Amino acid sequence: MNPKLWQRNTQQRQVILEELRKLTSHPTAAKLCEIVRRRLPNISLGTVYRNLELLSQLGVIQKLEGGGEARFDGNAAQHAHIRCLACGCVADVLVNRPEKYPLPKCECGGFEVIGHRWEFFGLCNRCRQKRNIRKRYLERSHKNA
Amino acid sequence: MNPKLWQRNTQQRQVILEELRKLTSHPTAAKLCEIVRRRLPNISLGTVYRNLELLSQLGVIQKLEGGGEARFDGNAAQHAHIRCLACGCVADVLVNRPEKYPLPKCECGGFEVIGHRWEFFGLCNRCRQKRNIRKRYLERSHKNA
DNA sequence: TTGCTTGCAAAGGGTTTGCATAGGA
DNA sequence: TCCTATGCAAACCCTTTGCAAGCAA
Repeated sequence: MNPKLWQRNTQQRQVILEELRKLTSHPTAAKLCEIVRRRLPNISLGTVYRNLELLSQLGVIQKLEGGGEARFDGNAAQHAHIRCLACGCVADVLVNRPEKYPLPKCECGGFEVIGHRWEFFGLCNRCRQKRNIRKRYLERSHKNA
Repeated sequence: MNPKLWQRNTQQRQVILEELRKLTSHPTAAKLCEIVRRRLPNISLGTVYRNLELLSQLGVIQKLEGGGEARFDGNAAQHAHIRCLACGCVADVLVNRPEKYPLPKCECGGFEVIGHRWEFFGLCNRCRQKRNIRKRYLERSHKNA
């Protein structure tokens, strides 16, 4: 990244980026603020929002919107994500043979296409287990009834 | 769609769905409420939100999140969308040779994949023209300065 | 010294929710 | 009649913003 793209290289901005890049959990702004506060106890949520917005505008990080709260990814490289419909958590998706999936030729009714995003949605491991436990419980109560 | 999936087939619900299906503009909840009020002047925004949420849960319509306000599409069939980064408007995308782009095999770290969404972003015709007008204006002022 | 950035807190704005009433089955 | 859905308005919650003070360059 080019440090000249912003005016001041503040400690807050550095720590926010460093901590985000350590994570693979695609945290929300609030969660990242909590983590950054271990190093900078006085940082405010507003500052975290301002910097995450700036960094994502610069293309240094990715902002993942949709499905509730925004989440952030310290890896700016183009890659797909999957979001859990139950708890909202986000994980990276490794597409097999991605060379088979170039940006398709498309008709976009006068739009100038700048980018694209491929998002999956489903149920994460933990939520699927919860659902199965619930199902088994309901089946059992039904039999006993 | 199966009317039994809900409990009451109210006039509000019918009109919301009818009006949404007439549109290709992917309206926001507020915009659709405005349109529905031509036929049901007393309908409340809360009712519109409740029904749009219900219908999208049932898979009768699509809810398009990300990039600000949610927008809704009366066409529930799987298809790609493009959103204008400047004004937020949404249009359908016609992917050429979609058979070349089946759901890819992927590793999703324990997720159960339920669906996917392919979203493009860019600038719509109108915003692009505005931008060009602005650019020409700035160039001209620069020359004159 | 300059003026961008921060912390704080309040405002904003889309969406959800509680409650009494209306109305579909 | 029964119980879901509505209208209204307040509450919610994530995010943005105004302002005085702080601090990088």
